[in-house]
Amino acid sequence: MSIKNLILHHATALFARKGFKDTALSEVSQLSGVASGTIFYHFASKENLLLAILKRVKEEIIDKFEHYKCNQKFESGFHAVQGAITYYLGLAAEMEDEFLLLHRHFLYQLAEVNPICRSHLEEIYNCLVDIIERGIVTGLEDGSIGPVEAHKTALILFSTVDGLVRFNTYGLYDTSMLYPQLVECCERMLVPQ
Amino acid sequence: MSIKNLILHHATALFARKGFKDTALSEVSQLSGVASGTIFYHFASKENLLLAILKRVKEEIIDKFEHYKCNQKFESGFHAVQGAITYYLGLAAEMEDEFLLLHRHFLYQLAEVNPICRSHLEEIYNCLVDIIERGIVTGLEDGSIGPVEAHKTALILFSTVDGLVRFNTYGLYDTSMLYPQLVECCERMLVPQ
DNA sequence: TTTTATACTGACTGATCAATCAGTCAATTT
DNA sequence: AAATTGACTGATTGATCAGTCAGTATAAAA
Repeated sequence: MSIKNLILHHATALFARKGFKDTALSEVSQLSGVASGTIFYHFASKENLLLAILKRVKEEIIDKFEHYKCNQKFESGFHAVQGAITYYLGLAAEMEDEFLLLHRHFLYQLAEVNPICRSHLEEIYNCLVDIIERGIVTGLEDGSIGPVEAHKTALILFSTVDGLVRFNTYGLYDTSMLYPQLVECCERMLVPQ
Repeated sequence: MSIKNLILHHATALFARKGFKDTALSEVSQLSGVASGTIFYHFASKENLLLAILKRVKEEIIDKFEHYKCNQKFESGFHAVQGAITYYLGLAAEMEDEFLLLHRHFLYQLAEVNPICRSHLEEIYNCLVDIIERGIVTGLEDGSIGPVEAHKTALILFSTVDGLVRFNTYGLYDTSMLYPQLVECCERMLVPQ
């Protein structure tokens, strides 16, 4: 791995687990096996390093979902929604640090004053909500989903799924045992009776 | 207001809006109109101030929900769940700083090493989930709610509601327009067909 | 060979901030 | 009146840390 990627990798883990302010760049440089100055040579500032990380996370998530969309065929819109939610839960487990980072407040504080940060975050969320919404629209057409407002329902579903993932990271409850229940709830919410 | 409460008040707002590490106690003392040493006279350390705030937030939330439980009578279990969710959304708007604080990661990091912090957080969440769960149990008895697992469904519902509140604080979407939709989703999820 | 550019180093600086503590002041107590 | 206590002050300290910069090493270009 290139030194730049090595720094990005370790900084992602530390920012996600310890927070932005609580992570000293000296920790990042030590873990990466480089001098502290190297970080500034590549990223100019701590904030810039965070933006580089976010850009990378965005590209990785969008890329994964692109591949997912291409390779999946579902028998109905409802099954597409179910598949998207399951895939999201799997991705959150696979990319633990990245999703933990996305649940940190400092990103949203930065987004208030930094349009680049804001647009990265919006792209990530739009991608995630969009997949659910597409499934719902398909379901409305093929009759596998009852009469609901596609976009709003997608946001609520996303909020539920993302809420469970975040709940897990809080370490108070283990919500992974709720995943089967989640699929049931989703079914009752969407499938016409 | 006593000086101790004044400090607690301003520290709550600053910790919630700016974060723990990003808030200098000099800001708190300035806003409160006291010398910086006064904070240490009353709270001994910054971490201790945070714990005092959390204790207070816990007591306030539990107290409010106690009053709510006493003064509400619902025609069915389902309506009780609906009422609890609506009340929660109202409370989150009324106690904006406190709920923002509860969505901050530093509390959960502290909870990992500090059992007092952990028990405060657990009491708060148990209180919130419990009200929903009680409604579901009542609904299962009176038939207003279909066959679901009470506790797990309560956790999922809570995750949805809390997810929407947190989504709002992120400032990317305005989720308040989703609240009516939320009630609908809740109805489809719970009411037997 | 000399020059230039690129990648990297690590000691240093200046700023910030939690925490300390000797001291002030007013209110009780003796 | 004198002594004691509790509430509060704010200058100071020591530690931490983002960011700087003069310097080194290596490789490619002239």
